[in-house]
Amino acid sequence: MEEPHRSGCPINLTLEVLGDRWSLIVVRDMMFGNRRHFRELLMQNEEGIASNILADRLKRLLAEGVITRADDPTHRQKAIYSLTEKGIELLPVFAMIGAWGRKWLPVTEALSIRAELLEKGGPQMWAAFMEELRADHLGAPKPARSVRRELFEAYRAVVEKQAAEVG
Amino acid sequence: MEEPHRSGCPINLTLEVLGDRWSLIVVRDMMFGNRRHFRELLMQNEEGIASNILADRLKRLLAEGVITRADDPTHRQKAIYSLTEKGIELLPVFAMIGAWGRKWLPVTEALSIRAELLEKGGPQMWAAFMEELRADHLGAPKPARSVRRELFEAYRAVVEKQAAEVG
DNA sequence: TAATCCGATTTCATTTTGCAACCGGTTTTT
DNA sequence: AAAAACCGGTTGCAAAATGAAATCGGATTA
Repeated sequence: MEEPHRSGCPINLTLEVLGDRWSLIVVRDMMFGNRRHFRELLMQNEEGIASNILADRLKRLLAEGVITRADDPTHRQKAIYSLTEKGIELLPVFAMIGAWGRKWLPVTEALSIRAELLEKGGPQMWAAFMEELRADHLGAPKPARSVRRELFEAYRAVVEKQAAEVG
Repeated sequence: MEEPHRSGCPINLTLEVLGDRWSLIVVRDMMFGNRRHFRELLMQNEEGIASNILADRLKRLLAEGVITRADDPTHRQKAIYSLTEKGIELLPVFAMIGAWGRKWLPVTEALSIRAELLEKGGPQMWAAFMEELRADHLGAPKPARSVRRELFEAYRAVVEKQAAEVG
């Protein structure tokens, strides 16, 4: 028997699940970067997450029902991580955090263009993105619009513009 | 010389500032509970924050510009903590986190009624609350509507209803 | 057959957390 | 005037979390 929770406040309970420096980073990479395998999450992570931390966070997110884990049929050793509906519905939280960070913290242009689009797109764009995530992660029908592609293309455009400026 | 940031991503930078189990709890208590003094934040905190943790978080939030600290003219030893505009604009983040936590985590009715009202009130209610916070913390003119009172009265009603049920 | 890739685990040093006791000074109560 | 309560913290210490680097046994690819 251990104490279950510090309090029944929704803010507190959310912090108990996601209140650390890495959990939301992992979910972000799955959601916006479409990383589905351990190695992808490890090697392509912008902040340099360590493998033991990643393993621990995946385990926790799994236990909390934010993600699921399945065997990859194409590779006996590969695991595919997917967002649950609970995880997908973190999108509005990301949108708000992204908007706040973009306004108040020293973000870089390339890494904040997605947050800018998501803020300007509003709840309608969030809903479209969540539909897409349900298709990718939960097997729902694929919507025509791909918000993920829109976000990625905008990111790529910034990166290319900056490469041209330097080179 | 130390590495300044893990990356320029707005999500990451926000987590570097607020990504732990206590920082947002402190801001929440200032914002929704109107706690302005160290002892209030310490003694009335629902989750039982320790005094050294509270002191550390206040110091960090101060350094990050989320709150300010001033002497209390009525008591030579008292300090008054206030939210900055940067802190006040965390309200939409709280609204979204609260909505997510309320939907997916084992919240209690009393401690989640505020989140429910804030979710149903939408951006218009958030704006009204932020105006009130600017009055209380930044000396802006006092608006007629008091969202804080609305939230507190709803909370009190739930507590009283439950006391009646038990007694 | 050799190299690479797979999701982790292990080891160990450092940092953070949490609890409890305590501090010097101020204000209030008796 | 003396005692009690209150003020914003600090200190000491044990336990837990974090982070970097090396490593693991098995699976797949070249």
